[in-house]
Amino acid sequence: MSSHLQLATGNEPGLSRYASLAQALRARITSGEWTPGAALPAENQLAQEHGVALGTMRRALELLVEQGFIERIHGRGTFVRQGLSGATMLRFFRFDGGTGEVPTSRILDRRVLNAPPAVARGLGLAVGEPVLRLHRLRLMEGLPRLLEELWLPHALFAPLADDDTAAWDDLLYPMYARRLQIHVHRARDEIGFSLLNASQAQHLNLPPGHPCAVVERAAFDLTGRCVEWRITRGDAHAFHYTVHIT
Amino acid sequence: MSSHLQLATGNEPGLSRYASLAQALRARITSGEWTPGAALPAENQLAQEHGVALGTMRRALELLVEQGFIERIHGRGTFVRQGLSGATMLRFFRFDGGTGEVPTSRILDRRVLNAPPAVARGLGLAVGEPVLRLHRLRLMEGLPRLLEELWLPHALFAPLADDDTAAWDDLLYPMYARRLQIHVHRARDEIGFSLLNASQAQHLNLPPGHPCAVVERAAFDLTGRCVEWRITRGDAHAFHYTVHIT
DNA sequence: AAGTGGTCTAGACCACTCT
DNA sequence: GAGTGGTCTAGACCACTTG
Repeated sequence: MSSHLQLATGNEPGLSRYASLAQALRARITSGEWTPGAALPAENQLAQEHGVALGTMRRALELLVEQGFIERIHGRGTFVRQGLSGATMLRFFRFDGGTGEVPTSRILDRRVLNAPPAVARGLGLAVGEPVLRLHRLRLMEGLPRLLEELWLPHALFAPLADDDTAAWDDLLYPMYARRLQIHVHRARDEIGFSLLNASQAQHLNLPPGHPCAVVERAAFDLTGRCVEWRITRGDAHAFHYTVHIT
Repeated sequence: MSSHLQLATGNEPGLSRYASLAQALRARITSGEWTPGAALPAENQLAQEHGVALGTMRRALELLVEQGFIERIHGRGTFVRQGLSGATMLRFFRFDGGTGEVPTSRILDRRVLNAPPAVARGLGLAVGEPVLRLHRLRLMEGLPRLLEELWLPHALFAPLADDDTAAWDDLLYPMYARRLQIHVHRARDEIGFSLLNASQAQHLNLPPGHPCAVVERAAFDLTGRCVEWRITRGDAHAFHYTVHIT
């Protein structure tokens, strides 16, 4: 009776027990068994279900917390994470006056197009698949500050192709979640620099050729699928960002 | 015999046992008892010394790993972390040609000055204290790419005020560690955009008024003391940086 | 072979939240 | 008070590194 389990490798090859447990739980989340906002079973029940000690299950859940899949609240429970918190573009820009408040949003253009190669690559679609393209201006205290170009897979965002854009929220991600059950879980922002062309400059009330910061964002849902591809431009002189290295 | 210890609060008020253990160990590191590169005692010995269970001590050590103070290597031991790994300025710039290699460094100017207010604030010194100011050009494949202005507390860096700068290393942090036992443990980089003045432009072979990315760095040692304040400028069109949000 | 950190267990008790 | 996650313990065994 010396052994029947308890190897560093559990059921998976080359993975610790808690790592493969985390993998299994992650699959139950991405498969939709537990949806964003929903509670997972209590840790001791999960441990019992999987036939592991409580400590091992806690290790697995810790991993999922690190990876941003779940959130644990002392006394309340364990929940699938809802959405991104700190994804605002304003953490890249500092405009005098408007501090803190949400910029108002104006949709300048909306159309359904066939995905050009660069966009298709970004969104993980085939070239030519239908996509929804938005041009959007964001204003603070009435002044135009950020100009955005967004590309969305039409298959997922069809309801946004026909309605009244004036009624849209100023923040898109909460609207995606509310109206389409699309939860942005992770994003990658690539920061670069460029000069405004004539049209961009006009929208931002700046002279053509004015330097601008460019943020290219790819946003992903829980399953790792890219759900939005966005380019944001704003006055380079308003750009600032702080990185901590350890 | 129901109790004599084992409260969530150990010896410190409002802190868990492992958190106050971590605090105590951190103090032994920052006080210099264990210096960068040195090995800590084995975890079971530490646990015994502090009269806690092994698991509790492991929790404390995990915290110190997260905070960047120590590094644990399976089978070898636990060590005070040496220096920063990913602090290179090149993670902010992409120049064609030179990929990966370390830029060569040329000291353009070196002098001892009295700290102006802005620098004194950055370095945590009193206004007027002596500081070493460097102007430094960094080249890749013979082309000037980055222009830097560095401010160092003279009290710590005196040996660098008189020697032959041509013999300096291309990378400063390893040189600080080797020659002065100053280990950069943490840094804060603030990114912005600006325009080159005439002198800066000349050094970088760019026209005056050309847009540039500006990185202001404050670098700290283990004790949290600011040991270097630096401004780096490079062609804005070569700037790029990627941020992941979760 | 000895010493190190990493994994896993089984169980007790504490702290927080909700009803 | 019942249910949740958080802390702590004591001990076994595994995996990696070095002599």
